[in-house]
Amino acid sequence: MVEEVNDDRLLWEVGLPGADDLTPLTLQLIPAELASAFRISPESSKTMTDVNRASHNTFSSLQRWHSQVEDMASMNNSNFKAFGEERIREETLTEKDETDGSDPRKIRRVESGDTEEADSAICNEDDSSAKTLNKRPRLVWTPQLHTRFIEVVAHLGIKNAVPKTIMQLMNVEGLTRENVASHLQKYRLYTKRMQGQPNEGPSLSDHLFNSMPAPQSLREFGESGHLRNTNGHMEMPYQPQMVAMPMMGMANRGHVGMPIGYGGGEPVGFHNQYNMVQHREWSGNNFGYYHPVASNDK
DNA sequence: TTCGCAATAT
DNA sequence: CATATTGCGA
Repeated sequence: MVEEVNDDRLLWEVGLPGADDLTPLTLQLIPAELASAFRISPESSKTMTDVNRASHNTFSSLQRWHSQVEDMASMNNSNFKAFGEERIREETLTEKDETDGSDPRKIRRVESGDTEEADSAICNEDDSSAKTLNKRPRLVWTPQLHTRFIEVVAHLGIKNAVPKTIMQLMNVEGLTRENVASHLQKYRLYTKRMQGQPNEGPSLSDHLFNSMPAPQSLREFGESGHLRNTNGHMEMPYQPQMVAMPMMGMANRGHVGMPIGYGGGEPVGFHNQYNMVQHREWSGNNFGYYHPVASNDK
């Protein structure tokens, strides 16, 4: 069956597995006998071209979204950023320097003709009431994203960890200040609550936070805003640039997280429902790790 | 202008 | 539930 997904169910995912890590769509997932046994329509198997076509549709949808965002952004400033080279795919190796400060703002946009679109479920319009407003899909704070967030927050002291800065340092394409502000707010509530009752039972509610390494360095950190490690080097060892990519909303409720058992000082628990579609061979990407960075915080 | 926060909204 | 938005006083 196909799971229904309502429009704003679009999620964002980061570090999607590479093509090699995915089960080829050209593969027949259900054995013929089994299929017929359950009266499942024979569904012609996809050919490489089918897949490619679908892929293109999906992709162009994404680009459409991006360009909407981008040209809206350019309206706001003088310098254009050549964005012809979308690195939505694996070319995520872009080594970028965040000090450029020329971040085009991500703004919503009024759109005229919502092109038919393909099966991509991306703008499952039915913009009944949504008017012509294109809403940015809700950001999903995957463990990867959250980790980045934590890293950055840990490096800036509490003093400098403000939405704007955090957002810049995280250097995640598409991430807005609001996204960060919202998350930060929640994060603060969480940490506050944790200090109050450091011992409380594991509130299953705090999935994300509960499952991350403690940002144990949330302490003070004066310094004139410059980050230095022990060598006195300026550094920003974070992943060069992740791309927050809108993920088709294949609702993935269903699975629960692992035990969270906790009570001590260090959070343990782990992966929660954030890891979409049950493919375990998901580890293929490097975004999954917690990259302990020398903290210049002290 | 941005932050921080609570109250809402979706 | 997790996020987004909004309103307001710093």
